[in-house]
Amino acid sequence: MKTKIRVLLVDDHQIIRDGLSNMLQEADDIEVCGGAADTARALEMVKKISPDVLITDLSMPGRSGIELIRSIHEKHPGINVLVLSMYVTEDYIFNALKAGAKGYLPKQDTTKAELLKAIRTVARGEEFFSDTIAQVISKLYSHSVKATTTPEAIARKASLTSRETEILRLYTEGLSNTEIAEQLNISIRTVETHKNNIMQKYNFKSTVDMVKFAIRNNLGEA
Amino acid sequence: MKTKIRVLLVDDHQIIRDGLSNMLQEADDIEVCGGAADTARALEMVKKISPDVLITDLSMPGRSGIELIRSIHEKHPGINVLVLSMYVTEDYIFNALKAGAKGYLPKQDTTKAELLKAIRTVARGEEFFSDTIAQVISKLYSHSVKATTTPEAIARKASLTSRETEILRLYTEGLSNTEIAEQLNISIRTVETHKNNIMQKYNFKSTVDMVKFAIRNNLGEA
DNA sequence: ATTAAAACTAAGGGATTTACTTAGAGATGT
DNA sequence: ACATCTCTAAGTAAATCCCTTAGTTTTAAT
Repeated sequence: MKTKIRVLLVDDHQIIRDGLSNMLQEADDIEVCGGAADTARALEMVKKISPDVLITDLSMPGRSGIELIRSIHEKHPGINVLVLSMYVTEDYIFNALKAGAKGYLPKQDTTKAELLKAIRTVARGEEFFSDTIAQVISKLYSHSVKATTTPEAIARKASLTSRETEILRLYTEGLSNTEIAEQLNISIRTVETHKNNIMQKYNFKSTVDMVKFAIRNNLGEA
Repeated sequence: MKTKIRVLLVDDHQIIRDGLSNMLQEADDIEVCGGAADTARALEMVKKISPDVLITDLSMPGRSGIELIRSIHEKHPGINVLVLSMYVTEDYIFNALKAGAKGYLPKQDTTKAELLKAIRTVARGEEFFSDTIAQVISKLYSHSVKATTTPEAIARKASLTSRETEILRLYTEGLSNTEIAEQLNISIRTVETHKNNIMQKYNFKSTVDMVKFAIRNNLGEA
């Protein structure tokens, strides 16, 4: 193997980037060509050094990892994205895949060997998922098959409008209905309606559930 | 230096343990003598191998890292605990110190060099804090100086009672006042009182703030 | 052992907010 | 042009908040 696989590491924790970097140095077919702590920096570096594989976390300051993946996928389709996240929930995995990620590994139980394998696999443009993730994905699929409505309908139903997203974000800030209404210059009742619609779309049974969901999906800070 | 500093790594992410382990191998005065993914395992290993330094994350499944630190500090006072956390908020730092941590490093901007320095420092029984953390700590102190009450009073004021913690956890589950009251077999008014006390202790301006705090402090799942 | 201080319990009562339903106006699309 | 989606909003009943007061029990201290 002549040319090494050039990897860019994106994670907001320096110590994790350093750790991974160290780890990957031992593989002689892989070369870490850079690291970034946030989405903006990552995009800059991608333009400059154009890596083969981008390994990224999902939860980061500023725009989320999902946005990063989407940008990369649109502007640099040749770069294969491998997600290394602490979250193994449906939302995260589903959104990462939808955004164009080629692989997904949990931080929890990914070994060095598995990481190397994953890098090599996605570098070839193939997909790689750990067992845990594969299980979640298959569950996602079986869900949409079982449902009476079409997958599109589910997607539509479960995706929020821009106004709803905006309001949801304000909820995660800890604002009350009244405060949100003031900020958006609309009636409290309208805010309430939007909230109800959000709750129904996702079958939340409480505001707290809604906020937790928003935090998991990077619509708000924990 | 004859005997190496024996380090036990506690973090629920295998890939991070591996990364740190790799990194520390390069220091010839430090030896990683084990790793654990949760509090229970960590305590087992501490008994068995009795390390010099325990490096731990704070957010972990099951009992929190804070509890781990407290146990170590009580049962094995000779073992110096170094916290490596993604959180740099007052609550976290304060509670870690109160539990007996000797050092605190943020995952965000800790370099390899700094980590090594921190390990060597706490191994001598001294304290080590990164600049960021030191700032937060000094702010904590200045706060308590300004306040009319004593530092102890503040500490007392800011720490929740077991009942309050229990109720806070139920809030993060998305339960309503009524549901919490039913589950604990107490009056709704009592639940309300506890909640008010929690909100006052931390000056939360909304339930959402309270729940976010609880999630940050691992009292509930995000 | 006596006292003081927290912790847990609970209620009153008015102000405010939220839950749930129903509904109209404007934009979008097919 | 017809259905659908989105954003808007109100009525009413139920829930929660806010602030205060207060009894009982547990815990810590002198």
